Amino acid sequence: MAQPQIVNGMDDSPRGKLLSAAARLFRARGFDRTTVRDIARETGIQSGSLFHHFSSKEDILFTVMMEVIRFNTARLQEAVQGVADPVAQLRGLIRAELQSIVGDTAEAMTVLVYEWRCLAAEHQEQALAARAVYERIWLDTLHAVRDAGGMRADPVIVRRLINGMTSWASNWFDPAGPLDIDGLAEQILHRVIGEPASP
Amino acid sequence: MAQPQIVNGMDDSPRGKLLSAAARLFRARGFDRTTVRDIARETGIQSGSLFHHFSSKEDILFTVMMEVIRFNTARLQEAVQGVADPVAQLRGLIRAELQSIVGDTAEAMTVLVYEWRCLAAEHQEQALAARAVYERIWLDTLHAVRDAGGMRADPVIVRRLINGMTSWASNWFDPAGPLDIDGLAEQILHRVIGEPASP
Amino acid sequence: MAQPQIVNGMDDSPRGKLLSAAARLFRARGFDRTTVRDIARETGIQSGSLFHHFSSKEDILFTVMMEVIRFNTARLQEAVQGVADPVAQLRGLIRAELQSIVGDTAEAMTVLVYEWRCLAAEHQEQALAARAVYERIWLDTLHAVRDAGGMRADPVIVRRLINGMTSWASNWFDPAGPLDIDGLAEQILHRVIGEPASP
Amino acid sequence: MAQPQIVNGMDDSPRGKLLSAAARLFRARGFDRTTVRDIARETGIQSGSLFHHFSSKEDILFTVMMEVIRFNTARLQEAVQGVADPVAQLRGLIRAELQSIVGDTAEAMTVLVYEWRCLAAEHQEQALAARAVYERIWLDTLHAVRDAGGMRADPVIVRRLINGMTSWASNWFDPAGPLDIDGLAEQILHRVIGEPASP
DNA sequence: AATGAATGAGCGTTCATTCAT
DNA sequence: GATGAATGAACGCTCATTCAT
Repeated sequence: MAQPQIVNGMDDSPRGKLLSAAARLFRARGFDRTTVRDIARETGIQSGSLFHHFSSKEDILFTVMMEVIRFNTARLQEAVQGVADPVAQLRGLIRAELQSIVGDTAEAMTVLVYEWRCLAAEHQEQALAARAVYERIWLDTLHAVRDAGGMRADPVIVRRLINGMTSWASNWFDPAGPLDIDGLAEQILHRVIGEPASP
Repeated sequence: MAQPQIVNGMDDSPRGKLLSAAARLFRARGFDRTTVRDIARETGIQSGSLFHHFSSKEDILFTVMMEVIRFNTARLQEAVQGVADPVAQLRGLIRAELQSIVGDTAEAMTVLVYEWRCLAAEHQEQALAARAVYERIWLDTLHAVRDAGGMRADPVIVRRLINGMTSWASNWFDPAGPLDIDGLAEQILHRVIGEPASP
Repeated sequence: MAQPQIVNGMDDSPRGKLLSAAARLFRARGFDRTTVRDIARETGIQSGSLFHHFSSKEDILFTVMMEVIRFNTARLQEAVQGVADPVAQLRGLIRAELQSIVGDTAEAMTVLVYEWRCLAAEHQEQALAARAVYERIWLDTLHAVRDAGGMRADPVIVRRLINGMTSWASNWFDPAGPLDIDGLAEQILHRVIGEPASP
Repeated sequence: MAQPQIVNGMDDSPRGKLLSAAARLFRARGFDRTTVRDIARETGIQSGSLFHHFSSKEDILFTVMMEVIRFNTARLQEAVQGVADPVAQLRGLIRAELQSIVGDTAEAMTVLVYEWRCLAAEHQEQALAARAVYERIWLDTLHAVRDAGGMRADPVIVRRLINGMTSWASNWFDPAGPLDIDGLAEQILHRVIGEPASP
């Protein structure tokens, strides 16, 4: 049922297992309804041992969020690297973001959206700074698409609409359903650059 | 700062004041981080008295959600009633949903999305049933738009993409900014039926 | 075994019973080794109920200390009021302080000395300010004794020596032993003004 | 700032450094508020290694106390050895005890007084037995003073009053202040044998 | 001897809920 | 209806101690 977590820090070490279990539980129950005993039990350790790896429950949340932001920023960068055509870049970004949200990092990404306010204020700031790098990539590509005549709308607004479409997919998208991630990406792309003329 | 709550049940009665305060607090802090004492204090009663009006804290959440679903379903119905043109209907629905999400019922709508998992299972079922009526209106209109040739995509998918765009607006839309609700609605409409040829 | 606590706030109310029990336990085991469950059990309430009366365990300690400081300051004032002879005043002060330390407020006074560092910094400040009133009375009387020729030593030093003698009594004085409080007071007085010529 | 610890066992060995650090920390924070990790960190070892030197945290406390009792008993013996005049002996004892309490062994002596109840019962017994040797020296000298006509009061009571005056000095005496240890010793001596006639 | 991850009982505190008044 | 003291289970977290390496 759970997607395997492929984020770098979530390996087989106790710390990695803790992060994976936490991401899964935070998503399933929410941060506040997940107890440190739950996380420890899932990881096969005692609750006190958890605090050898993280200074607090909130620190686990912060680490999950930072890891997933960094991992997906790297994925975004790979998606545009070496791609010349702005529309092809945009397609790559949409696919990458969907992959984040409904694919391999689905749990951590959902946590990022839904448990944001459980982060301490100073951690919010740090996460926001990391997130800004991610958004920069999007805006650069969207500007390129517009400059190339692929769309007329304001890139900032368009980014937000795309973000809504991709984020919301976590609420309904079924990877086992008839529509796969690339198909959904194409649908979203059409909302931005219009549908191609029918065959 | 807080939007006035105009949902029917949120009137000047103790019960109504309790619901308004709860919606505001649930949005600001989350359900789990809002205590019944917080809600009672904001309403000017003692925490014990709250249980004369609601059987539990979760019951307050459920009531907030049901009220906002019903209120906005009625708003949706008004938006399509007597409108013949499917595209005009769709514009009305988008405006109505945006009004729900970033306008007068913003708090309760945000709670509906973010605190869903705090609902007891049987309450989730009831709320889902009420929500189905709401979604029926959307799908009927989207089918009409497609049948009239206004778009080619699958209405079910399109509805989900629209829902994402409108819901996400709660995270960024600023009613005091340069873009008003109708302007944003137009942007979203263009994602569905394409942009008009430029002037 | 336990001395009855006669400090004003330590009455039959839940709050008063809590303070008495806390003073007794803090003395017997120390603040850190006394749990809130211990205090609650002794008072016949549940541990959670304790926090309706005090905001924290440390708040109980602070309250015990402030009550005993104020109570014994009042006792000191009574001891000198209307007494003209400085030596008689001094005798009254010594008796009063001994009464505090080994008599009716023995537990709270011992706690005041031994658990001082368990007070939060801002509470230490407040307690110190209250204590200053107490010490003022002592110094006024000791100055009077010196000015009247009753002793030659520095009143500040003498006060500290007396304070040591009285405080230390909590470690050895047995009210059931051959020496009563007044007898001990006389011994201490002689350390200050010298022993009378033998009969 | 910290006085150098000169007690025999507190040398440069890991064990000695552990004892010194423990004495300092126990005084500064109290036994219960000092963690074995604190002690280990100050000594430059890991917390687990501490248990190669002491069987428990309480064992460290016990060792600190026993070392300081033995060290200061030896100092007391030196102070009276070869001194014929009982008053001179008494002066030596007072100076020696003050040196213990506010001088080179200040930290361990304060711990001895304030953390007594943190000792296990059987360790209290052993420490009490060692302390009895110390007190014997005091009583022998005080009896000699009385027999020589230097005072009239009961030696047992006088010892307790002196003990109070010296112990309490840890709360106020400032070695950098105008009064030095010998000056304070003289003040205490005068409380016992009376002040000399003024010049 | 030294390490440091792991333990697990126990801590102070919170808070939805109850109920006598 | 309203009160507010009381409940008690559950929480995040601490820390002396153990032990495989």
